[in-house]
Amino acid sequence: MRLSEFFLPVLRETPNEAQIASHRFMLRAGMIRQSSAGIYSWLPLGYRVLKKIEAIVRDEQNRAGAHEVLMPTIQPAELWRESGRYDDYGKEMLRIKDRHGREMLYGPTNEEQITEIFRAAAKSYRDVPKLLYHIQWKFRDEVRPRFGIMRGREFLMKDCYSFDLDFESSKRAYNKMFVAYLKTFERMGLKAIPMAADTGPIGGDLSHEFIILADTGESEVFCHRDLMQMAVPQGVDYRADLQPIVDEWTSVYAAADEMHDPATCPVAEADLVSQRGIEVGHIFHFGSKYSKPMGLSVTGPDGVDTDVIMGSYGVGVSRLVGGIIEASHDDDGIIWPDSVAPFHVGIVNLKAGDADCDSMCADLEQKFRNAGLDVLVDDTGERAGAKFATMDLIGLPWQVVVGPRGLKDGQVEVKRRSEGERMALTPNAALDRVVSGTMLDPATTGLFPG
RNA sequence: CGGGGCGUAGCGCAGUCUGGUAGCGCACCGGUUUUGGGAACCGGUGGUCGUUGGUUCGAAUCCAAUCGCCCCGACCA
Repeated sequence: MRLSEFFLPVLRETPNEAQIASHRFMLRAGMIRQSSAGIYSWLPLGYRVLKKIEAIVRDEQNRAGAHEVLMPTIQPAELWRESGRYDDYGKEMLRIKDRHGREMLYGPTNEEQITEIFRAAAKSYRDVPKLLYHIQWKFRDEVRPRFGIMRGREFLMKDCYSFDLDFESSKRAYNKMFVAYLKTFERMGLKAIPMAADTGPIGGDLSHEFIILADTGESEVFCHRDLMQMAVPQGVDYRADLQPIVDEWTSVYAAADEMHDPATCPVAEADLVSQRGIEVGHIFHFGSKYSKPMGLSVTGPDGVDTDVIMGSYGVGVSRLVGGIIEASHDDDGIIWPDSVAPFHVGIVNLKAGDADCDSMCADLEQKFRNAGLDVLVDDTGERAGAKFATMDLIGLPWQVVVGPRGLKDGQVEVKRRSEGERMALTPNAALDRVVSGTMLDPATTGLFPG
């Protein structure tokens, strides 16, 4: 991709409304633009990241055995009357009327919708267990949207729903999602802490929040230091018993500040870690909360009808874009993890128009692309300083600087964004260094061909 | 929903107190010299000062209403 042909409206100065790092950098790097309070447009750079995060979330859901559907953003009020939430949900729900005066709403979540779909299809105990998810825009009319994309009113969420015959089976679904979440966040370069949580308005009695650690996070979490070291399981067989993994992760103390009481905390002070974090996922087991009022039951092997046991499992996909930036940036800009970087490498042509520089850049671009990397070539006429500043701002993991000075000695320069120093290498060595140093994620490579 | 703040050019701001018809930096356009960490100079383009109403000979400035946005708190993926 050539920068001269791309749409990357970077801002040199920070818009007045942006207070936190992720919001500032997302605006400055031309990733998003605000439409109204808590509602944003995604520009090409931001959209690439959003799509890559979505792809990783999707991949882990699929691995865990969930099946993707796509439900509408607009739902009929009757559905929500069935569950009793039409009145309970309050002003956060955006209610609208269609031309016939029929009451509709812009979905803040989809329990009712999925329950309706499933109850129409599932009649027998043989129809469960099932896991269905979708990745769809939600709208919650927050009183106070803030922090840019982190707490918008419109946001992209992955929500998965489980359907089981009994608690034991439902617990297995819960465990699948628990483990899938550990893996999802790790793939994005994040340290996520699962924490026992209040069940909130969705209700139920088994619930965990997943908090990613970031110094600028909005809530404080306390946990045993062992949790920081704990390794995310690799090569998980989702058909196997996952209870030991969940037990391992939940046996260690972790609590949000409202749940944490220093007086009763079982962890010795020396072992207690206090960190700021951002909630990016939440899983609930809620039993028959929706199936019972909405009449979702199946006939058991004994011929007796029984309420289907459900759970729901959310990931804030758009919030993760901000969350990753909060967890990974410096004064100059964003530092993307390889898996979600909008481009893996940025080639800076210091003298666009110079035949040698141009052809070296074109050659490198082609070779990087052949290796499966996404490449952005700055072929604009900007001055060197401005190009470097832009590259640092948009945070591509690698920068390759091609200039007449280096080319004279047959060299280009390679900079790892996270480390900062530049090293002079031959073009082939640079290629090697970058390609071998990039962890390509199977779910996000090739997502943006060309 | 309680408390606070702000709306003046694409972005950052001054001007408002004390009314006299809008300015600075960056960006943008043209030119010259430059060119390896956000160049310098010269010359330009761009704003019904959020909106509506009022006071006044005259309103960015005073008054009223209204809309929008941000921050702190309570609430949330």
